[in-house]
Amino acid sequence: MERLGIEVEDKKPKAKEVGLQELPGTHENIVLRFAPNPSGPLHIGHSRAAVPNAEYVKRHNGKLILRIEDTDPKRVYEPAYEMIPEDLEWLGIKPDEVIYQSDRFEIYYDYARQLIEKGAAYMCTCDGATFKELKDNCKPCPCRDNSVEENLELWDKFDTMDAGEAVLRVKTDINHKNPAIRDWVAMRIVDEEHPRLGTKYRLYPMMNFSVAVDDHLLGLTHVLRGKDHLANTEKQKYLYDHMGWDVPEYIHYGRLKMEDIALSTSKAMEGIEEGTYSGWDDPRLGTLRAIARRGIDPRTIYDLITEMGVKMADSAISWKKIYGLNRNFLEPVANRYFFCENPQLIEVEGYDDGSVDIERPLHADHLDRGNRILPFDGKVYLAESDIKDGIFRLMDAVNVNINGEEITYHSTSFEDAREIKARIIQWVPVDDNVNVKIVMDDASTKEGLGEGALRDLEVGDVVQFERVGFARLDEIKDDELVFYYAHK
RNA sequence: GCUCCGGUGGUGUAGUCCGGCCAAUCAUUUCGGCCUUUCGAGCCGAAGACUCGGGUUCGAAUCCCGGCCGGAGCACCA
Repeated sequence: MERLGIEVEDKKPKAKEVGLQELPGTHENIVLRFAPNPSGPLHIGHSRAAVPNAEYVKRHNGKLILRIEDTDPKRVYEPAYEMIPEDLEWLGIKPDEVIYQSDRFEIYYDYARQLIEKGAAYMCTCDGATFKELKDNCKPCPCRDNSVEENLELWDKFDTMDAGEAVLRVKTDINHKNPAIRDWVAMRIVDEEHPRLGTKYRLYPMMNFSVAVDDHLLGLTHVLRGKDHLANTEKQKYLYDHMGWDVPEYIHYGRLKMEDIALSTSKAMEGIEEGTYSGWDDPRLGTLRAIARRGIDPRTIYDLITEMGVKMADSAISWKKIYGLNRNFLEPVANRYFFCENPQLIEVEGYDDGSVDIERPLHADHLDRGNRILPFDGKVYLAESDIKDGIFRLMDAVNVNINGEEITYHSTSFEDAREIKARIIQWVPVDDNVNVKIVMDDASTKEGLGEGALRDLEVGDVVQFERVGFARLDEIKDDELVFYYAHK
């Protein structure tokens, strides 16, 4: 009986526990965050960060914070404030709390001052090039020796200086073997209008500063981030040290490479503005909304990213894998229909059984869903590419012999078709059909006719056009149904 | 160039910390077969990998050293 219990338990969590390694550190009351820069909607690359955070929180019943990192007005795309939560919701991720860094400037100012008072930060009026020259040679810049009083005085007039005239630096180790770590910038002046703040502030925190302050203040227990932040983690640790804070558990994951599309948010935006792309959900883009529009189930992405886990090695995501996984979700739900691209009207010569109603199940494995009815009377549409010499079976109807322009009746039974190894092709009734357009993943289109039963569908339904592939109904027009193609 | 980090089938992973039970897991992919009916779905089966060279050891995917390859960072971006 013990054996029985174990077996049952082993089977349940199997699929979900795959990939994601156990979280280091505490598992009690964990607090994690997903912290995107609002420069556009979420890209598939963002799921690399969002999914593991959400999954860990789910497994350990912790708290997930969505923190919008909008501390660079030049890199804020206003609609992204709305789009990011929508995209997360699509992925099935519900943050427990949403924080905007642009609401927290006074907090950053407060901690900046504290650092200065502790002698852990200084106002630097060197120009960038000069500082870099000194820093690269392990030499402190003259400002580093300013007294706390001098620094406070400069800090107080910081707001009246010109952009570039001064910055606030956090002291690290001027001899650190990695030059990038040496005395990094915490605050700078930005004269740019912020979508949420307007021109209220001129003193902007640098990412390393606001992130460290917030990670601490928000009680983060673990910080999951890409390995491109490895050096930043080290920088931020100096700040924790200065403040006497406990560092969270840091976990770094490798880069996610996407086969084919390497489109950055900025490139996508450019393409949209130029009209190359129809919008953020253009099927060629790697945004979550584009993927969703094509009928990719969010669980496909969620499960795949979970399987990849948080290891440091880079990984490349392949469409084949996505399609393969997605097919598992779509296959049982997608009902089957006939579609003929570039339909050609043909008449089966010698057919004289009159008009019959052909019934086919919506799904061969789920007969309870009922049948579609396709009236057949010897005149049908066939896909242009299916009209080739030979004997074919018009699925569920009759077998025909195609010889050039001539299409003649051969037989009716399926057994006859098998015997002569006739291929089966789909057809569309002359009397009951609907215009169909399928937008492919490269934005090209297939136009043709589909069977009349397609009129029962609603936007968002995913179907399988037999021998064509899975597609999601995107729009119902007066005289046409527009589908977006997913995959075979 | 400097600093740091990686390298298991085509792709994504398990195993690496605590060497043997790994002639290496699972998924996807590809191929083959099956199917009273999708030449493109489904079902079944098969194929396919420890980056290389040394070393330690009775024994190494696992530990050590070196090479090769790949990636990231080196901003008043995040």
